[in-house]
Amino acid sequence: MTDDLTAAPGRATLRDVAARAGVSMSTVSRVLAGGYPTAASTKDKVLRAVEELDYVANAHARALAGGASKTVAILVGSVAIEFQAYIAQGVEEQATDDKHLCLVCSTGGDPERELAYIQLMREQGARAVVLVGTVVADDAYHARMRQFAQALDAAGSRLALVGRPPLARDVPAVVVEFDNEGGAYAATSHLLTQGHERILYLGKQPGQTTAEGRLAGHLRALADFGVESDESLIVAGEFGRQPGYQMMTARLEAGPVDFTAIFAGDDPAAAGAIQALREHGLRVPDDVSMVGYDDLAVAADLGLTTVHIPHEELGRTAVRLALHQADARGEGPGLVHRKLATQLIVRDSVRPNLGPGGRRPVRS
Amino acid sequence: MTDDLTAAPGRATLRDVAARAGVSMSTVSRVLAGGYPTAASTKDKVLRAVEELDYVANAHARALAGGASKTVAILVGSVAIEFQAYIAQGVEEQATDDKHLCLVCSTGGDPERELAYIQLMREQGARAVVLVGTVVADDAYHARMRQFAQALDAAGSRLALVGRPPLARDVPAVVVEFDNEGGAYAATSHLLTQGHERILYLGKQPGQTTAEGRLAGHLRALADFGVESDESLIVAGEFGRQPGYQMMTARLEAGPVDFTAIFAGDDPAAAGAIQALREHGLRVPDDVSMVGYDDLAVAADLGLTTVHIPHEELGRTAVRLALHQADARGEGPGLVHRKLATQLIVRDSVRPNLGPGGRRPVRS
DNA sequence: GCCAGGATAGAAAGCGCTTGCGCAAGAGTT
DNA sequence: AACTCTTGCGCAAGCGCTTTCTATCCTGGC
Repeated sequence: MTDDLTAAPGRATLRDVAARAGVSMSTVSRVLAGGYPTAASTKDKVLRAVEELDYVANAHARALAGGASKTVAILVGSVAIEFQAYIAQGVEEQATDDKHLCLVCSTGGDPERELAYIQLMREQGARAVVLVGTVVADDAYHARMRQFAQALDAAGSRLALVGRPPLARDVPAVVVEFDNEGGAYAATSHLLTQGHERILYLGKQPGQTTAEGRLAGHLRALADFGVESDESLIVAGEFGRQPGYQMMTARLEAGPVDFTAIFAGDDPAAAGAIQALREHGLRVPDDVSMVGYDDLAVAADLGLTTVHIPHEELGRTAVRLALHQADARGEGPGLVHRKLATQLIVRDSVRPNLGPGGRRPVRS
Repeated sequence: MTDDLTAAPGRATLRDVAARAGVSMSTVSRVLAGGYPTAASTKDKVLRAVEELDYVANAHARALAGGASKTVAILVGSVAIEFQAYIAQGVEEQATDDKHLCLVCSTGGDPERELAYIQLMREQGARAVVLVGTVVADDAYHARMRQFAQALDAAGSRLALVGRPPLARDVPAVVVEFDNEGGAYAATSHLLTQGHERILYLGKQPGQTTAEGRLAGHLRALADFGVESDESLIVAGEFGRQPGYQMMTARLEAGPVDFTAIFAGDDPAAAGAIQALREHGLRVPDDVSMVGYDDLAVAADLGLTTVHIPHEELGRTAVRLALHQADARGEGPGLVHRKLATQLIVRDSVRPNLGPGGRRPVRS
C-alpha cells in the first residue's frame, strides 16, 4: 500500500542514490550537505533519487568520516525525579536548539555507574556530558572525575556539572550552580519579616553542599535580623517527602510546638512535614507557617511559599556554556563557573505571627 | 598531575594500541571484544597498552564496521511531564538492562517534530523507537507513521507505541496500552459501592482514545449498577490541573451541587477540582468524594483515591517487546499488542454516601 | 580571440573498527 | 612418522560517508 518505495531490502546507501541519479557519490553527498554550488538539474535528480529510494543517511558513517558527532549527554539519577527532570528538559531543549541530539542516562545515583557512563559517552564522542544530581563522592571518585574532565577536554568535549560544586579550579569543566544560600536567606527573611522568630529548620545534612548552603543562608538571615539561632530548632535529616514526614513527626512527638514557622529544606520535605502536622492536628498556615525550597509542582498544589530554582535554565546554561566554550570566560584554566539566582515565590503557607512572643514586621 | 597517560594529542586509536602492544589491530580488536581464543600474555600486553594510552573505542566506527548500534530512542512530549517521565524511566531502565543506550527526545507534542525525530532515529540506526504521549493525528500523519513503521521494520528496527492505539493491524509495531476502561470501571464501581450515585465526570474528550476509554468504563459501571447516566453530570474538557480547576469552577458557578462524588479524568484535574471546590467552601472528602486517575505524586500528596497505571512497566514492556520481537507473538503481521492492567488505589478521598438519596452499598 | 577564474562534478583517500580467510605451530590421532 | 585438528594471530577487505585534489566547461575581460 504505502511501500512502493521501500523496495530494496535493507537500506539504500549513498552509492545506490548516486547510481540511481546517475552522478557520483561525492555529488550526492554535497547536494545533501548543501553549501556547495550544484546545478539545479543535478540537485533535482539527486533529490528525486533520494526520495524514490527512501534514502536515510547513516549517522555513524557520517560521524566517522566527518568528524563531529553532535550529541550531548546528560547523566541524571532518574528522570522520574522532578527536580532532575526539569533540568534534563532544559538540557534537551538547548541541545536541540544547538542541533544536537540528547542522550539521557540514569545512574540511579550510583557513582560507579556514573563513571561508567562517562566512559561510554567518551566512546560516543559526546560533545558535552552534563552531570546532574548528588552522588556521594569519595576521593577515588573525585580523582577519576578529574581525569575524565581532563580527557573529555582533550577530546574537544566538555564536562558540565549542574548543582554541584566545582571539582577544582584547574579542572576544565563547566559548573552551573544555583544560589542555595541566597534563596534560603530570602526565605528566612520572609518569615522573619512576618514576625516569626522561632523557625524550625528541617534538613541539616553536613557534607552535602546544597543542604549546607541553604542552612547557611537561613542562619545568616537569622543573624542579620538579630535573632539568636537555637540549636534545638535545627533538625538533621535528608530532603524528600518521607524524611520530611519523619523529621516532623519525631519532632512533634519529642516535645512541644515551640516554633511558629518551619523552613523545610525542600518542597517534598515540606509536603511530608505538612502531612505530619495535619496528623497532629496542626494546620498550615493557620497554626504554623511553612516555606519550602525548589518550587516543584507540589508547592503549587499545596499553596506553599517556596524558593524557585530556574531548573530548565540551569540545564540550558550548562549545555550552552559547554558547547560554546569560546564565549565563556573561565575562572581557572578551563573552569567556567556560573551561579544562577533563585527567587522567593510567595503563596499561602505563611501567615504573620502576631501571637505572644511574636512581633510585628521589623521593617515596613 | 593525573595526566601522565593522556600524552598523545587527540585520542588514541586501535592502531596506536596495536603498535604499542606489538600486535596487530585485529588482535587488539578481538581481545577487547572477547569471545575469541587469545593467549594470556597477548591479552595482557594489549590491556596494558589500552590502559597506558587511555584508549577509548570509537562507537561510531564500531557501529559502522560491526553493524548493530545498540541504541533505543524514546520520543516524549516532555520529560518534565510526570506521566511521561515515568515511562521514560522505564524505557531507560530496560534499555540499560538490555545493554542499549537510550536517546531521549522531546517533541513538545508537535507531530511534525515527532516525525522528524523518527527520521533522525533512522539515521542513528536506533533498534527501537518508542513513542509516548498524545499527538493530534490527522490522516497525513497516520500515513507517514505507517510508512515509518514499515521502514523501521525493514531495517530491523521497531516502532513502539505506548499509551496509544495501534495504527493498523497490518503495521509492524509494538503497542503497549494500559487499561483505561477497566480502571475507570473500577473507580466508578468503588464510588457506587460507597453509595454514590450522582457522580460528576470531569474530562470528556471525544476523539481522544485515553479519555474515551475512561468515560466508557465509567458509563459501563453505572450501567452495571443500574444507575442511569445523566448527561448533565458529564463535563467536557481536557485533562490537567488548570482545566480541572476551570471545569469545576464553571460547574460550581453554573448550578447547584447535585452530585456527591467526582471522577476526575486524571489526577492533576482532580487536584485542580479540589482547589476549585475549596474556594467554594467544599471539602474533599467531607462534602464531596473524589477519585482521580494515573496515580501521580500529587495523588499521594492529596490522599487521593485513584487508578494506578504501571508507568515504568509500560516503558519496560515496550522496549522488551521491541528488542526481542522473536518472543513476541503478534496479532497481525508484525503487530504486537499488549494491554497492561490498571489498579485502584484507595486512599482517603472517598467517604461513604449516607445522605438523602444515598444508600448503603449495593452488595456486600 | 585568448586566458583567468568560477561553477560543477568525479576519483580516490581515508575515518577507526570488525571479520573472513589464511597461515603457523603445537597437540592429538592412527 | 605422516596427518588432521585446534589455537593464536596477521592480512586485508570493507562498513557508508566526507573531503581534498583534479579535471572540465563556460563565462567575461582586455
